[in-house]
Amino acid sequence: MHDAPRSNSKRERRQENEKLILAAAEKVFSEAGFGGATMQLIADVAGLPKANLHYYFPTKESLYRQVVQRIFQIWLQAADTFDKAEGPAEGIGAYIDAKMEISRRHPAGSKVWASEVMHRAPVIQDYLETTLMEWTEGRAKIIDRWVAEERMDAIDPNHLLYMLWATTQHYADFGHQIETLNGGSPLTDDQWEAAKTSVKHIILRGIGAIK
Amino acid sequence: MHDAPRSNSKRERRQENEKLILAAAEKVFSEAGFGGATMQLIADVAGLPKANLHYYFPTKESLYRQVVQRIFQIWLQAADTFDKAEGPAEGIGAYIDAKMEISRRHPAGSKVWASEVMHRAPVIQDYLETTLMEWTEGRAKIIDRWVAEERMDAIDPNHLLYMLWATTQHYADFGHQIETLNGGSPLTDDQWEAAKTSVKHIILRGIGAIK
DNA sequence: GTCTATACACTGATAGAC
DNA sequence: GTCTATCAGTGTATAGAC
Repeated sequence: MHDAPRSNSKRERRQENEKLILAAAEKVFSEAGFGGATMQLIADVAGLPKANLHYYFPTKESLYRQVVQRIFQIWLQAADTFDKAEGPAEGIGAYIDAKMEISRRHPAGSKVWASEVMHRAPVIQDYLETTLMEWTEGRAKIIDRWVAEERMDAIDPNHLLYMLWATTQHYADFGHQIETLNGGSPLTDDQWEAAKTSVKHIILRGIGAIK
Repeated sequence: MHDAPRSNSKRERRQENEKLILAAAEKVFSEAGFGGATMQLIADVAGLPKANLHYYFPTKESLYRQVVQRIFQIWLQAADTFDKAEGPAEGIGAYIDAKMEISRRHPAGSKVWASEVMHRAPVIQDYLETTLMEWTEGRAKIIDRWVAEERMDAIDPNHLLYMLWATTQHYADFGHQIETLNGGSPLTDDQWEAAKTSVKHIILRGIGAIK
């Protein structure tokens, strides 16, 4: 499996192993939950002895915390589309596209985040109260401005944001249910496009950003 | 705590205890996940010795399975509004109201379901493939008929249903995040009404069911 | 830095007195 | 039916050889 030629530099070796462990951990945490995941299984998936995990990450929780942080960063980057946009149709449309693409490419990360929040965010509550709170308030102001400029209906910004998060992340978090209802097959490229189109149509039309 | 006068009948006693255990289990499973939940903690919450749980429910998994089934039944009942409705605005509007109310009253149940599906439904996959599949196909036909009758836009029924589930259940599954962004307080009655209004406005207008 | 062996705590489940 | 005591198995984490 992992017999590609490895770098000799200690620093690079460390980075490689950490990346390997984080990828394995994201997968295992997403499939089994924090409590159900075991360091042994993560080690097996990463192709390393269990003790090495404790060398790179002192505890199970510290490893978990880094996994959650990574996803949060990815989502924050998708927010750029929001700020640069000239109006709601463009900005929110691009945000939906970006979040849907993340659901498709990083479903495991999305699940880990969902699980963490569902369990009352025991590990990343500080992020919710600081970074996420500030981000949300900033985006709410933009939406309020669009409303004031009569470029969309008078919608409560927070409930609109919740709907955007809920709808896009549903395709990752409940991907297994969607796959089952799709006859047991993952969504094809065309079906993903149809999903994006449906979501954008309903929401952009629903807030009065397009006709 | 649980010192209310107990019925003497064995059958009633059994029902009482099972109900007590199921309520405690729903709470603990929702807060800790299947792997993180312990029979000891469920017993403590229920106010019973741990061994009694194994008397009523032979294994941890059998107890968990019953918890998941209960939530599923509650959701199925909310579907009645869909069938009896005369058109999309009425039917889908009532469905949103019903699902939002369930999110408010049974957040723990919703979380247990979400967690189960996120982990690829190891315990209730059969339900997804039979009951849920049939339910979805039936509702999709109703939506297709409404589209054919030009009472709403030509929306893909499945993606519309996913959006309905995602949006309404988000208020239960991500309730902690919403509470945090609400300044640490649970949504008030008025805020719940505002949530319902926003969701109905966006979706009903988004699918062209109202002006 | 890596890995084997192991310490120590805890979990699900059960036996058996009441 | 109820509950105490306990077992066998597994989990996280670490000590120490290499």
